[in-house]
Amino acid sequence: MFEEEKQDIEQKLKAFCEQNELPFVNLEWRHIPFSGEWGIALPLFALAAAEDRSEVKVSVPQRAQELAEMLAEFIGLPQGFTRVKAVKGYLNLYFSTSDYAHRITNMVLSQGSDYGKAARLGKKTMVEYSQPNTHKSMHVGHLRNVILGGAVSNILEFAGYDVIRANYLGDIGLHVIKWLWNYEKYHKDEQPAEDRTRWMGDLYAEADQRFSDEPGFEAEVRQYFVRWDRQEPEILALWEKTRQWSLEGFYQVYELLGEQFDRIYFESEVEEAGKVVVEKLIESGMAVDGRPDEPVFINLDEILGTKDEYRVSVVLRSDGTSLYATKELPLAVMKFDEYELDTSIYVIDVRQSLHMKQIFKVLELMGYEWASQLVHLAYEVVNLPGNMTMSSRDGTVVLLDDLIREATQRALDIVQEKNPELAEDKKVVIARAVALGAIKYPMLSRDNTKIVTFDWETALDFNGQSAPYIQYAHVRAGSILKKANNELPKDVSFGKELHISEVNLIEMISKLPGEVERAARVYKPLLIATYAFELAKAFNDFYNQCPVLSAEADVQAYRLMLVAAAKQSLANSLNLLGIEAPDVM
RNA sequence: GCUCCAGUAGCUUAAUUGGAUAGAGCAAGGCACUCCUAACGCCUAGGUUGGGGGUUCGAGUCCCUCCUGGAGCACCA
Repeated sequence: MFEEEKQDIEQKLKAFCEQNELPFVNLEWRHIPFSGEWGIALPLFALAAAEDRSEVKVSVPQRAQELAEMLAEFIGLPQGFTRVKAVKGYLNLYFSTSDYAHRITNMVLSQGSDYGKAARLGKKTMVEYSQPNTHKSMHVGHLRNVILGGAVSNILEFAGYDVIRANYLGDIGLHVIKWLWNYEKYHKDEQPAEDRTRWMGDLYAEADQRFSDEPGFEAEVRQYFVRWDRQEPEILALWEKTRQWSLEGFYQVYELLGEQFDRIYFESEVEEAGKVVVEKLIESGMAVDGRPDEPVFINLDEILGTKDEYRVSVVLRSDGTSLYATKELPLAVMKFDEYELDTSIYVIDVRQSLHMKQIFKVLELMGYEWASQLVHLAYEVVNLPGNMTMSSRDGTVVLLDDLIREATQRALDIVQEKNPELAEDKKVVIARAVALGAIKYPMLSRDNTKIVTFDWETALDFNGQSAPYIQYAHVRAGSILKKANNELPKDVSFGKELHISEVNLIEMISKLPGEVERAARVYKPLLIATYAFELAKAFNDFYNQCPVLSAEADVQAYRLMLVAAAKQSLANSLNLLGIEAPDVM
């Protein structure tokens, strides 16, 4: 905005510098910290500092202020601004409040659910997230990944990227073999309980326990793995059947969370390709084949001449079975071949940073040009109070099902109390939307690099900085519009003297597109989560300060516009976070 | 030992990526319901941004160093 005006002023600045024999430096525009009116600011510290270096010693802040004052005098009042002022070394140019308000609300209302959305960039990016292991449970620790990946995908899409949402299921590997062998040995022909994910998870915990505690069990599992590798039909059949049990459970969870994937990769799908890649790596001399006693590995530090930076990557076990890295290499290639991607993002927790770094480096060394476009979006783990890690063995995991059920029940109690006349099924739908929002928000409202400590109290708190707070603002806005029969006046003008909370609300509404762009650039849903809360806060303040329905006709007219624009912005922000915006609650 | 991350109010945290007076929520104390949904709002209190140096007109943000906590470092993913 105001690009022409800025250029015009820059021209004048140049003339001003020449006229006063000042050195020329590049100055950057920024926004005036908002305090009731809008404007753009030009800091003059750089110019003052340049002068300080070249000539007489001056106090930079003082000189910057002098320059700002001189410049204010020099440029006069440019078109489109209401006043120009020198403040603390900045040249501030303020623009008309009512014009701006009018411009913003019209823009929001004409763009609707697309408000905040950027033009298409023509760039394809794949976001791989969730990556659950079959035959295990899904707990709150896994939730952060799904929610983060989903939100980042939404945000990138809104920022103009063509996004492909990918999932990569760990349907094979030692953990699966452990499960299968334990089933074969102790639970043969048992049918799963109704809650499949939980049942599978319980059996996994049992298998894992035996693996480390029961003498001989590990050896049996390893042997079973080799048999799996030989593709023995009974093992394959058992694997397919039990894998399906897991998948059914997962798809239920995704549906509940509102996640959908465009492409699901399976580890089993890339396992053979991985072994081919490993053979090539050995042939090319990059990988060292230490079999039968040692695994196949790549000594990256030795190849690159680095020290303790890339370490050693093991790409195939000594018994010839595949590892994580074995499968990751062909998968990356497959993704680029299949979709002609520009970038490929991996949402994986921070503990795998070294692994990701190694894989990216190996792909680079293999000569893939796109290797520089691989991004590991690392996030910290979810812990329990007292810095406890969730562990199925210790029985400390918080299962998704339990959490959602409990949160929904609490939300339902409140809906019951506030809206007893609603239909029962509608109450449940609302309660679920509120509960899921409450669960998702704390995982999105802190930085990716921060550990999230899960505790029931926070997860079930529907007050303060939380999704229900934001949803509630949306409901209130909708309620006003409903009482006005959902009719909006046509093109009204805003009053010259707006209330401070109206001005603040307009300011927050106007920030959405910029926040989307920022959030997409740094892969941080946190920015949208914070924004949504501040927008809701601004709306609640407006709601308390400025009556709409009882206001005089002309005031009511523009306030209705403002309410509608706020509601739209709230809905759009919540959608970006993967949180529903209910109409009643 | 090496590498990465975090350290901001009692607790959970934000800070437009180096800009103007470090903002919120929870918890605490006080106020406020004949008024569009009180899952709301207002006020009070709470800060040497882990310590110390440095760069800069300007540092929570960048550099160095130390302290504390966490994670990772050859066949689990």
